Amino acid sequence: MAFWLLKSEPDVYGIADLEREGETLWDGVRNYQARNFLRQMAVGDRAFFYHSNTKPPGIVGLMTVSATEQVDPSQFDPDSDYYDPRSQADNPTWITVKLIFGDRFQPGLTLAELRAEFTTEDLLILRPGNRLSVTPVEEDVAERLLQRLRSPAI
DNA sequence: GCCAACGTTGGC
DNA sequence: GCCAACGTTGGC
Repeated sequence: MAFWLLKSEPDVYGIADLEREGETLWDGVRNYQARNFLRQMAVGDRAFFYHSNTKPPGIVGLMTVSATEQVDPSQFDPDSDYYDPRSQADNPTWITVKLIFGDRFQPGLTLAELRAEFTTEDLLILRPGNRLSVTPVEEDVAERLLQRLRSPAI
């Protein structure tokens, strides 16, 4: 079982939405490197839910991969912000996963806390200028994150 | 294949 | 709103 970190803007889709819906298709990823990570995911993998472009940004939840190799339907929807006219139905460019709600952490771990307690080698999202919305997390780092998320006080 | 211009991401 | 970082595009 592997661990991942997935970013989303809560104004677009947040942990509260997933908690309410129970399961979601992680659509809208339009970056090849992120797509390649999505394709490496296996059912049962865990993913940290990270809120970006909000105050404060940070890890707010935990998810479990429930289905892999899902065709992202928004690539074929001309009305979607994620429409990709170059993608062909018989060879879709954008493949993603389904995830089920696992946990919601309040208050979670803010980016400032992550920076204070983890290194840029621990977490790719801490690298300056990082924009990847899907990144792998090493197991030892994931365990430290989980321990920290479940016991807010150090 | 190079690279400048441009658009997007996302923290601050 | 600003700006740094990075990906993509397109001319050559």
